[in-house]
This record gives sequence, structure tokens and C-alpha cells, in this order.
Amino acid sequence: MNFPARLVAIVGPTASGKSALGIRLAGRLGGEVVVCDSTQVYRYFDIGTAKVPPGEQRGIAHHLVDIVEPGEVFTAGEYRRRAIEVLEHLKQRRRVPILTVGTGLYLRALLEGLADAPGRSEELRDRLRKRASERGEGYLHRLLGRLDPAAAGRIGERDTQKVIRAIEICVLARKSATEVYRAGRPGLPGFEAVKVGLQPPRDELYRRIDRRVEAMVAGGWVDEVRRLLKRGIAASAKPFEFIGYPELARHLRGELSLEKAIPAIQQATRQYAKRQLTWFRKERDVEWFAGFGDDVEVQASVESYVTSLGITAVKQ
RNA sequence: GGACGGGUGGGUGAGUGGCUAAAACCAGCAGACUGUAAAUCUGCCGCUCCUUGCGGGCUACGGAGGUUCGAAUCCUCCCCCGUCCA
Repeated sequence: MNFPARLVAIVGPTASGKSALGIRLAGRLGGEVVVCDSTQVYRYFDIGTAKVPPGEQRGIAHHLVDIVEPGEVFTAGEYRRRAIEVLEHLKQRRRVPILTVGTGLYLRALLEGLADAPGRSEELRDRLRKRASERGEGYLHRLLGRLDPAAAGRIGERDTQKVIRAIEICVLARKSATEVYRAGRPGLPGFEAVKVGLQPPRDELYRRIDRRVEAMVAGGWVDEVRRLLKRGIAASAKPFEFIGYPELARHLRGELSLEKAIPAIQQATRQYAKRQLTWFRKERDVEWFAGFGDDVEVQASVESYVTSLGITAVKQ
């Protein structure tokens, strides 16, 4: 009853074929896909976030997609809570969770847990930002220096986003963020993760990204953005920060031609893929595969790796 | 054919005699990142050598000459691009 259940986490940069591999593994192992992606949680933003359309899911359940409205703020902490619910549920039904991971922070939040720190406070953040604009550059960092010198030391002065979060923890927890972190992280009790990484050759990945962006546009991405705007979703909503959406919104306002928007989106996507690789490279205990997840040979070797660890097909 | 304007490192583009291997931005590469993470931030970014140092050498601002102690910056000629006049 209480022995740890296994889960498989597929990590890799965007367009490396995680979804295809996830569906394939889920099909073979009697599993269900649990998406670990900070953008696919948002409803209505479908094409640009590369959600797998229902028609291509091959009957495999996909969890943690379309769970929040565009106007909502979603966080790593919230992801962890929601994911744990899903995992417990799958465990009860003896289904193997197959995580397709684009957002490294979310995987870490799930597997290692987050410190017992206070959540976001929009009010506090607004106050901090206001004071910062009055007192000028460096104010927030100096404030953090007083509250938590160690944190100020490791966070760059210009990294306002992280400086604010650290101050937020200090103020709300009434002790330094460093101290809060020192208490450790809870991990993910009851589960054991098998991590599989996709790392196709960089040049091939970049080519595939370029082609995929073109395919997305050909597949109606611009219309999707038009509908989102028409629907009244504020251009300031969070998902409108995701790659491609700002560019296409500008295009629809007549400020950017499609001929210029497409290369810009391709470039931003390549840069994103690079950042993902930087993150995943230092992820521990990942078994790496040097190809794309939709390649049948890669699929076969991942499958045999996973089954060799004792994760085998459950009788249907 | 003539008159102007311009040719700078992968790109855009500053620089009008030494402080310039050459601002800034972009691209690229590497990295950091415990509640915005498709975010945010950092470093490197001509070649090369080593005793890795605010170190040495070489190459570089369209081309070739020249002036000067010293030139991306001044002069001459040539080539190319743009605009205008014929």
C-alpha cells in the first residue's frame, strides 16, 4: 500500500518530441500523460503552446492542461498541489504517470518540493514596485541586503523579479529567505521518478523549431489569437506573454508583418529551447537519449530502458 | 558623364588623429535561477601564445598608396552602394 509508485518524467527542449514519446509510453505501460508545462495550463491558448489536440491523443488521458483562465496567476506552488492530486489519483488506479516536462522549475517543485515559504502577495509586490519607482534603481536590492544579506549576495541587483520574491518571503515569513530555504524541501513522498531526457542535435532541433512555427501559423495560430482578442482577453493577460502571442497580437494590430513576426517567433523559440537545455543539463539522474521523441527507434530504446527498471505494462 | 552622401567586427550602428580590438543594441555561445519560469538575470563574444595577467604577439574599420612619432579617423587614386543632375 505504501511502497513508492514509479513515475516517468520526460524532459527535453521544446519541439524535441516529448508529447509523442509520452503518448507512446503511456500506451505501452498503461499510463496517462501528466503535462508539466507552465503555458499549457492556460485555457484557449492552444496552438502556440503546442498542446496535443484531442484528436491526436490516441485515447490517452492528458492531465493538467487547460486548468486555469487566462486572467489567473499560476505558480510553481500551485502546479505542485495540482500535480500531487493527479498523481495520487493515478496511483489509486494503478496507472503510471508519464510527465512531459517543458518547465524545469515545475518538475523540481513537484519532485523536490518547495520550501515552506509564503505564497505570492500581489499587494506587497505592488507596494514594493511603487516604492522602487520612487526611490530609484537599486532600492529593492538594498532593502533585501538589510533583510537577508546572503540572498542579496546571490541575487543580481538588476534581477528585480527574484529580488522581489526574496523580499516577499522575508517580510511575510518574518525571517530571512535564506533561513526559510535552509529548512529544506519536502520532496515527493510516495513516488519515485525515472527521468528520461531528449537531446536531439542542436542544429536539427533548431530546424525543427523553425518548421514547427511555420506549421503553427499554417494551422491557424493567427486566427486563434484573433479569437482570443475578440473574446475580450486582455492583451496584458499572462498567456499573452508566451512566445509568439505578443508578436501575433502586434501583427493583428497592424504593427508587425507576418513575414517579420515568424522569424521573430522562431528565434524566441530557439532561445527558449536553449534555456531549457541549460536547466535540464544539470538535472540529476537523467538518462539521456540523443534524438527526437517521435523517432520510433528512440521510442523503442526509451521503452526498453524504462521497462528494464521494472516499469512494465499493466494488464488492461 | 557630373554633384553630393556613404562603405566599420555575424547584423544594425557609434566613433572624425593617440584614452579604440573599436560604444550601444541584436544575433550567437556558456551559465544562474525554491511560487511570473515560454519569465528574470549574469558572463563571454577577431585570431593566437603562455608563467592566465588591468599579460604578449598578430590581424582588423571597401582596396592600394601617402602624411604623421601615431590613422577607422587627414590626403591621393581606384572599386562598390544610394540619391540627385545630365
